[in-house]
Amino acid sequence: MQLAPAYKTIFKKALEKSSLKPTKQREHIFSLILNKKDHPTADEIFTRSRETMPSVSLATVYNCLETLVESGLIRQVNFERESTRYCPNLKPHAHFHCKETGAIYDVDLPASLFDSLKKHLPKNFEPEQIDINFNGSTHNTNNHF
Amino acid sequence: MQLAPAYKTIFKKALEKSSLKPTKQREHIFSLILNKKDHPTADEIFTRSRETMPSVSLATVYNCLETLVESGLIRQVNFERESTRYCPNLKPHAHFHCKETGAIYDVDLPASLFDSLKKHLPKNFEPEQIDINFNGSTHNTNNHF
DNA sequence: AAATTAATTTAGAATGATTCTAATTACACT
DNA sequence: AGTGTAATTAGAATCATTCTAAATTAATTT
Repeated sequence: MQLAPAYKTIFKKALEKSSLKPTKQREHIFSLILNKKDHPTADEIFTRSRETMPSVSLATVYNCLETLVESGLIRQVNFERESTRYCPNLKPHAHFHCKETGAIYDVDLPASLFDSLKKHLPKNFEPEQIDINFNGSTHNTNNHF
Repeated sequence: MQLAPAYKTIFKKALEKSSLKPTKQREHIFSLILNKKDHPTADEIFTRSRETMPSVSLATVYNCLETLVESGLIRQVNFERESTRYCPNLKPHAHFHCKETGAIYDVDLPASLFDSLKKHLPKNFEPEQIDINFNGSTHNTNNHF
């Protein structure tokens, strides 16, 4: 699990901006999330981490994920009260959660849509983050549900 | 805590439709949520319940809330992994969560906005529910932050 | 380079919301 | 009244996450 050079700079810059150190563990966990673009839970990341960095602890995984979110490198995704999932896609997008398979899909959305959403807020309401989550079935005609 | 007659019929119909019984506890908990239009957690509802129905248990509160959601009388609202909150507003709307006060506000949205959101889904994706959550500050100029 | 300091990692305990279990109670129907 | 099914109850169990305190690492100063 290596971080591509381009991402390595982004990674360092983002952490230093929040005065956090670009440690081995943080880089490793970031690379795991980047290289497999599903939406893993902390526990899944923990399991994957140990394959290549067996010394890592679950507490560290949680700590690292927190710092990565803080520095804007990844996003948290929550469905109901399921385990928090992590997402490296920083473009404006929504998430679709298939209740049959449990899979989570990114749904790209134009920035204009987020803008028109904001227009419906009372003035003085200043959103920092907008989460849009679809829940339903993907009803995939290839599979036989 | 009494349910207005109009709601009583809605309540009974909705439960019977899902072949569930309109019990005292279910009605009581429904009325608590309807009469105070904040967004209480299960535990808050538990505390309020005991004031007027001291025999009710926390497990029952959870059970009742589940059946009320199931029968479409109330909605669940989740922010991050905080306790689930419950909302009697069934109109299409979003939620705004103020990170300073913790308050949750309903934000009414035109149905057309939900429609244009749906247009960005791949075909075969059939959403049952769309959750839109704003996170930010209300920056209320009356209070002195 | 050794010593000092601050930040990070670690293992395991603690927390807290929710769910589960098994026993009791309440109803609907014979 | 007696049987069967659903709902309620108290308390135990679960599970994701956070906390704590000790050990490690890295950066900085002497």
